[in-house]
Amino acid sequence: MTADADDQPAPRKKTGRRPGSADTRRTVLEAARAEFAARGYQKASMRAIARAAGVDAALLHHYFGSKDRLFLAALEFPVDPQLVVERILTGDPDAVGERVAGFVLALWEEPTVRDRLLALLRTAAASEEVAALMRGFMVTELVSRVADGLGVPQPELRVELVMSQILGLAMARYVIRVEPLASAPAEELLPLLARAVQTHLTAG
Amino acid sequence: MTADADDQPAPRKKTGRRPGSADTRRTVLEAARAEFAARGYQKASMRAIARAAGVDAALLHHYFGSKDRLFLAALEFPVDPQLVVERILTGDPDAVGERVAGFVLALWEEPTVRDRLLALLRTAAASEEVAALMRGFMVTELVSRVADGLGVPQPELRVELVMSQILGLAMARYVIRVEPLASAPAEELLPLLARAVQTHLTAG
DNA sequence: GTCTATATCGTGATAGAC
DNA sequence: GTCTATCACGATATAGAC
Repeated sequence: MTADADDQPAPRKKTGRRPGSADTRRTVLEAARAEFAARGYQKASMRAIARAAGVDAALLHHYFGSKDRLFLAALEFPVDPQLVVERILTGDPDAVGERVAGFVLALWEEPTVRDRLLALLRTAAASEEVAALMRGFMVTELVSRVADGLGVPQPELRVELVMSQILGLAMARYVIRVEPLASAPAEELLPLLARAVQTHLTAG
Repeated sequence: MTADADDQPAPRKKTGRRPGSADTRRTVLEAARAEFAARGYQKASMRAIARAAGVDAALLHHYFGSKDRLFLAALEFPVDPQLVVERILTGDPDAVGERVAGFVLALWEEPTVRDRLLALLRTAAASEEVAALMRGFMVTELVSRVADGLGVPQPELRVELVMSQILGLAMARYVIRVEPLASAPAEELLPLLARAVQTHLTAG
């Protein structure tokens, strides 16, 4: 769920003409991420992804076999949740909300990560299978680990309320795009999100 | 956006055999709500709705003309937002979070309302048009009205953070269905949601 | 490797018989 | 009013030429 299985280790030019040669795979994956992020799994068509990548639609099947497999390949999670959880739990307990908010907001500022998360979010809303994937990831990778490190009652419920706040922020800011929230800089949101997270996790 | 345009005022039997006679319209709308709620606009098919309602697919077009119009008919918002906002803003300012949480949780407990909101949420995640509808509704019906009644700095941002918490709670509880949040009774969530809302709206 | 052409399917919508 | 039959379209996926 973490490693990237790319072929060419050397980072070659990523934009420009595509002279029938190599590293189209990376280009296809980027185009796929953008399409899946913008439209969700179902509305994103293989043809449109191929068009955006500047290649033929049949190539996508040649590389990835099916639309499902391309979706999974485009979504490889770019961070190790275990490390993140450890880094968030160590330090002043009164600043855990700030660490969570800082990490989350920084994550969503990264364009390619944002695309992956948006694709996941949009698709989970419409697909029971992807929703189940997300549910499993949340509970085994996040909830159980964070809940163990908190010394409060009902830790699972608290962690899930934090996740719900984060999910909803993503929905309102990046999917619904309601103003002024959508255009507010991350630094302005950080203390507000941090306070909400801290309240959920450690308040009375 | 509020009134219901049903024909037969007499509430006849709503389940049972369908002997080719009347009030199929209501049955179709209920089936449509369930399908749109479960799958979102795009994945819900007219044929599946017709099958669930026990009628022919052509009848749906005969009644509603198009899938869009059926979707809109199935979504008629069941409450008057202006009244809700007024009721929430009157009273002890320190209990506004509790009033918001109580109203929201009660709303989602109502099965037919839940279906409408789920259909809206699922579809907004995948459709830019529906997302724009939701954005417009939020800002003109909710944000502007509530923000005027608060005596705090950055009232719009605060209200939108509250909406994001509510959106995310719906996502986590009803779409992702992560436990224990999904099965927690509303009474257990009420104080937790109320505290978060209150913090967003009135904290330092 | 890359493309053209096509098979197969499910969709929304319509026409028209009864 | 309700059904059968069908149209037009766009999708994924595949076969096969170059």
